[in-house]
Amino acid sequence: MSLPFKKRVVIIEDDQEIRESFSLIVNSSQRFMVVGAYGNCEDAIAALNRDKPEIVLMDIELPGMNGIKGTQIIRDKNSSTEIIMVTVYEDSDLVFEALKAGASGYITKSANYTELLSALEEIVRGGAPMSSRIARMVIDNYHINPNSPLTKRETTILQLISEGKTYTQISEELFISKETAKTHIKNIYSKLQVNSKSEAIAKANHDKLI
Amino acid sequence: MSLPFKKRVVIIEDDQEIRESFSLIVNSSQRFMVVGAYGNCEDAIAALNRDKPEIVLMDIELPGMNGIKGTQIIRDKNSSTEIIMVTVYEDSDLVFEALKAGASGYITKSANYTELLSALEEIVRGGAPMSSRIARMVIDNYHINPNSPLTKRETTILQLISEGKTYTQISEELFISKETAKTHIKNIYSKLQVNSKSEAIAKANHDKLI
DNA sequence: TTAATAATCACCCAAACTTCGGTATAATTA
DNA sequence: TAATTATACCGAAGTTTGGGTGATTATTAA
Repeated sequence: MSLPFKKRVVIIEDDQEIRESFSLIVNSSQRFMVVGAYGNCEDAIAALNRDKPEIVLMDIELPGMNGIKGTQIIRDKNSSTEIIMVTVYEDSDLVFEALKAGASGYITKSANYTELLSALEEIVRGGAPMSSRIARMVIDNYHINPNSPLTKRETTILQLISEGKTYTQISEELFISKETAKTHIKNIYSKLQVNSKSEAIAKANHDKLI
Repeated sequence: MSLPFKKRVVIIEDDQEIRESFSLIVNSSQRFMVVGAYGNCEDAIAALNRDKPEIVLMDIELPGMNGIKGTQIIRDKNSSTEIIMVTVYEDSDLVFEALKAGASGYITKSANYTELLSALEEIVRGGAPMSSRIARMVIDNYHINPNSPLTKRETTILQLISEGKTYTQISEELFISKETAKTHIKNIYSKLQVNSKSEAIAKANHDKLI
């Protein structure tokens, strides 16, 4: 445990009490130091070149720019900065938005001393700290819907459509005529209630059919 | 901690030594019991109605049917069965295949007494046990590529394409002419080296451009 | 500050592909 | 046996794509 430098941490959190409590906890550690604590993203982003944080603890709900947009901007400026979202809610859509924006961890505001520091340690170790519920939410998001209305053949064809294949390519790959492929696709569209390939792909991804 | 019944666990693992070692560990717990241990998926699936497992510990590399296909089939028969993959490799593609097939956890064969039991506990608690590396792999898989060759406008349009919108809908949504939308899309195709919407969506998803 | 580059917008035509609305038969499964 | 699934064909209407051309506004580099 002989780190020459402490990891630089920035906290972005509008609730002053939580901000100070988190600062105290982080600074109490041998391996981390708070180089900046802000009540909004705008100020934090303006100070980024000076602070040079390796890790950012980012609230999602913030006055002005929200934490998701802030995450995007910070990652855009320096993609090696690791961002941990700090939130009260474990709301599904927000989680995925934050992850897409570039967050690598997800903890709740109720995190205690140990939880906060072990999340930081986990990030340094190259992991992705998150609560049981978030982990499960993320994993479940990969699962394919077992209640698909499509037949096996239709699912195969939808898969090929999602890979960007044309009618001709699909028919060649499955050794069926182009007209048959067309029929299957018509049936897929009718079951999914869509009328184009890209709509079918959107629906398939949303409903986890492939 | 007064559970009236122990959770029913099935182990599918072709290495007899590991299978027996895992069985001993699971059976040593107050909360779990091994109701079946098999060297391949075929036998395990045939015994499913009798074993009625709540949790399956599944090896990926197996003689005959592999663990991913086995996961699909078991989940298909009873989607409330939780499956934990057990593997030597933390290979990227296999992880995602297993998750899509319906796995909810991912541990390595080197797992010791504590790791194995805490993975089982984590599953019961509704979580998703996985190693740091896997967690990070899964999270990174959500991140949008910051090195996109597309402009902001092109990315917006690609996003709309991926939602299944037509040229007309895109032009209306962005208050531009249909011809302009077309020009942007042509430029997107040329940058991504594709020639259709669905191919563009496939590439966008693969390269994490949206 | 100018020059160059990138981004955004707009239009035309022809070819290619997709979608819609039908019809119909074998094979498989419940 | 009835229902479902997978196969196959036709033609008309609609949408997308490819190959051009050109203008206006940022943005960046010299």
